[in-house]
Amino acid sequence: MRNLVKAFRALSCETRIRILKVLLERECCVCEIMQALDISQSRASRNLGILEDAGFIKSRREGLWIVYSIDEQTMNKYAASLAEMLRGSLANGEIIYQDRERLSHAVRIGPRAIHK
Amino acid sequence: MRNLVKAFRALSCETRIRILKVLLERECCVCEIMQALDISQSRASRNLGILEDAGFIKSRREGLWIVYSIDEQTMNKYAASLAEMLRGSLANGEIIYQDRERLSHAVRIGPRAIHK
DNA sequence: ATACTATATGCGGAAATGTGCATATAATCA
DNA sequence: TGATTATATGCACATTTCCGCATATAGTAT
Repeated sequence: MRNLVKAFRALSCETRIRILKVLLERECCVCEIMQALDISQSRASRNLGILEDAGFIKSRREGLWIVYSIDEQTMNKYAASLAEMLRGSLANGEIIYQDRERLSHAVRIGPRAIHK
Repeated sequence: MRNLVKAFRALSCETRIRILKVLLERECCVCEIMQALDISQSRASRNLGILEDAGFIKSRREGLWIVYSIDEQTMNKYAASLAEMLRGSLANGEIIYQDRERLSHAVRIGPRAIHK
């Protein structure tokens, strides 16, 4: 029950749904999430933390960046189900589309390659 | 997106998950929900209202009672998916078990039959 | 070493949430 | 009619949430 409530709570906020939709497309560092959603750094970081705590995503350090990605082996089976459900949802959502657009732009010109 | 967030928000609270699990067993009036979960009347009523607003359940008057039940033809397709997911979840949850126990007791001795 | 970059986090404030208590509403009963 | 029962709702309050701002931390570059 704990896990279930936590999973639902994590998705009860539009920002986090948008983040998860982006990460379902592609793993990202924080600054890519910021650019994709056009939000502040602390906002991105905190919401990523909440999604991670709920078991939706995991993070690894890669040089200067922290890369977030879907946690396929999550301990929270509810998170797994819900992420899978989200995969097929909001296919024609305007915001989601814009996020994807901004993401590909960020990736194209991104600072990502500089330090690799 | 609106509907999606609303559906998740509705389930981001243990009380409402418990209510939904009870209603997945059996349609109930408010006083049966109160007894099943052992909560106050206003608490039951308000949380039922939130679930109804999110598209999970519907209500009809039946004499003196308002009977709540799963809304099978809900406009919110996300609510439908999530309710279906919940149907198979928490099968061995302690609280859910107790709620079910209290519910059957309430139904057995319930005032439900008086006015029918 | 210093400077720089990416990320996390403490703090404060505005808003939203969940609840109990009391009261309003509505249907039924006598 | 008035009394009773079931439910909804206004109000107040404590708690939580979400965010921005500023700062701390950690890795990298020079």
